[in-house]
Amino acid sequence: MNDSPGSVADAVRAAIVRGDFGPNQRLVEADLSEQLGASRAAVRSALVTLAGEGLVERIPHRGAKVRAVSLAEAIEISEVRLALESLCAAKAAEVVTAGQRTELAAIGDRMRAAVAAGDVLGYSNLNEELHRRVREISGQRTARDLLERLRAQNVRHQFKLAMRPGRLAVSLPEHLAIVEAILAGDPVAAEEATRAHLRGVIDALRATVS
Amino acid sequence: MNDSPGSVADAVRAAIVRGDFGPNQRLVEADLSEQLGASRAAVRSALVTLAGEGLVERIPHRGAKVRAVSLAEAIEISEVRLALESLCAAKAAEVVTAGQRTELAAIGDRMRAAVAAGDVLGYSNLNEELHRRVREISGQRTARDLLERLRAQNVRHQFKLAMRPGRLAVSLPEHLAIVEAILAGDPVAAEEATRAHLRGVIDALRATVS
DNA sequence: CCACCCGATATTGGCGCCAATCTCGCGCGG
DNA sequence: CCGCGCGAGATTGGCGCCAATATCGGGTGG
Repeated sequence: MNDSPGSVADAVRAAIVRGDFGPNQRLVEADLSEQLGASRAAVRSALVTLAGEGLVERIPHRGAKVRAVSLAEAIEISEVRLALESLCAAKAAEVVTAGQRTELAAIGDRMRAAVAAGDVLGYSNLNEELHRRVREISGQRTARDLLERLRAQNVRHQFKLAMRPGRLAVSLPEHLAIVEAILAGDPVAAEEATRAHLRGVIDALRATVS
Repeated sequence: MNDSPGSVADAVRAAIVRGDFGPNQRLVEADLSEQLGASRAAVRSALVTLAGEGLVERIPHRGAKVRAVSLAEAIEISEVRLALESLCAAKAAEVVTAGQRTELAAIGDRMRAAVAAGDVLGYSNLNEELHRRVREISGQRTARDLLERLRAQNVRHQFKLAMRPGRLAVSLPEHLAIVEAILAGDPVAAEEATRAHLRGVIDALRATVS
């Protein structure tokens, strides 16, 4: 009722990212219309938007379903993330302010604490928070928007990866290296640390094949 | 009449890229509906799609207009292109087939001929064709789709850049270096040649400020 | 017994109307 | 003469209905 236009897209996107709607699940316009209390036209518009974001697939006269991203596609997405996040990290290292430095350092500390406590879920959230803050600090709006879309497509694989035993111990030092390089205001180190981190992610995804 | 669903988006996109619709031009749903012979709902859906692609801006209750991308945004887009096209070039060098090699070599030859003849327009088309083929050969669908969207946003700046006197002489050897590296099957050389080329593009865009 | 065809059902796509909202211009008052 | 408020026009947003199409099931014939 109090929905502003476009909020249906947000609601459905959140539901997909949250996992309420699983891969390949059909999204019937009438059902969503009732669940969200929105008109069918609004739902349709939202589905068009989400199709453009790569979160749902729409087949003419056959309806929409949430897109199931394959492992190969997850690797592709991670390759693009490597290229774009390293760019953002380098830019962030150049323009980071004092306040942002303390913020990043705090995230690093909380990551250490989460790993020490074995808090996988908390670490996963911090992981997302760190990457998001780096994107925002970089000021590269184009890259930021694209990366946010790719992240939404990849959350499921990302989450499965975080659940793998021993993953935290590998991931933590990589993230700390990124934080340290940005704190030092060293663009090339930040870029290389980010590249190394995402190479690790890609290798871990590849290892899933075997 | 014989429009398949989604073709309205293609028609409007083509019109924007072609320049029939200029930056900041208002896109009134009723007018487009009549021009294209499509229903207003179809036009609306197309505008939502194009808004997702960053080609038009939609403000609630205030209509849609074609997005005017600023010079700063054009530089951002080119930075992202640098990151993604270098990735595609490296991958293309790894998987290029014999048939694709001859095709790329032919494009290189035609570029040389166009520069020799002073054919700026023909060179601009070959430029687009070369970049597109490299993206396609790479097999990186995610990067390819993103790059195609970015290209559509940037055609105006790209075209203005191509018109600058002396630009061809600078651009040609950079493109030939990319072709040569891919023909040689050398991923790191292809990546570096592409980076160098797009650094040149970015520098040329920056020079527009002065 | 199996394969094919055909009809019932569910779902999307399209169209017209009406309400909500914004923009622009006119008139009023200071 | 200028600023402000208000109303008319234009445009988008939403809703209900109907047609077009795909899917699934049963029935029939070989």
